[in-house]
Amino acid sequence: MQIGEAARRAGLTVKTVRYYANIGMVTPRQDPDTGYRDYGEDDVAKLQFVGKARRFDFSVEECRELLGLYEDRNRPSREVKALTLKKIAEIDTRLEELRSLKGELSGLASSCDGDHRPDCPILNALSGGK
Amino acid sequence: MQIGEAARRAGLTVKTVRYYANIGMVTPRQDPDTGYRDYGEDDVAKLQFVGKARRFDFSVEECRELLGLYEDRNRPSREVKALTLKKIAEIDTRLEELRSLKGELSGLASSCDGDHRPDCPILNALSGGK
DNA sequence: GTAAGCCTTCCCCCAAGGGGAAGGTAAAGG
DNA sequence: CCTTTACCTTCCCCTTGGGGGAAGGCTTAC
Repeated sequence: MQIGEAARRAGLTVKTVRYYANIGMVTPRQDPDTGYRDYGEDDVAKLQFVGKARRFDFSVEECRELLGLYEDRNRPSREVKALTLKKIAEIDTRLEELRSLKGELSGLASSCDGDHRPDCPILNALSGGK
Repeated sequence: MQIGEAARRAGLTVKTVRYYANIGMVTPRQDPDTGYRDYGEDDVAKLQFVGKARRFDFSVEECRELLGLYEDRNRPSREVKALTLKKIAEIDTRLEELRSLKGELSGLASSCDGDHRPDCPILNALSGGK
């Protein structure tokens, strides 16, 4: 099938699918007459796989790795789990950062009257010390 | 003072300080002889301000806005508070996304044995349905 | 004949700088 | 006086994950 339909079936944009072809992640056949990319069912499955992994915040490189594991019918599930646990750890780190940030900003916001007067503890905090 | 010392005092890299000068956020005088940027105490204060706001996850454009409010001695504190609350809301949204993501990934990870065998529920989930 | 709807490659754009080349300048040491 | 060292300058390419759009080619439908 052509790229447009493959993209629709995978829930991705044509640009994205073409990008994945360019970086060698999902490489369809090429019609020698038209030069059009020609996607098969297996390609669509890979596109869906990658799309879903991306939604799980795996980077494109990680998707490539997962795809490799997905293709290898003999790999130990250990490797996949390790990648997943690493991603969870990254998410945890980011969660902590954001929670801390939110705490500080909330403290500042609640100390600021937020009225018409110019005095603002938020700006004072930003300009103060380190 | 020269850019190196200004950067050190603001806790930023020289590259970053030069970047802020290029985009017109913190614009020092220029020594007509050497062509070197010449930072004053007020510039360093602005750099520190921006650096701190960046650490609070404000984008460069938001920093520019905050800096404008910081410079305007008459602006109502309401505006600053509004910006801060908006940022907090963004952080909340991201926190929710990450929490949800973590939940799904954790579910997958715990269902995967993670041993030498090839069967892997994580990959099955990624390749399955939508 | 031409308009619609596909497809192709090619190039520039985003954030927020990092890395490094090529070249100018100033102060210290021998 | 010469050289090394440590600054500084501009310039250009690199990063992530594509988006936007130009210019051109094709088939199909009206």
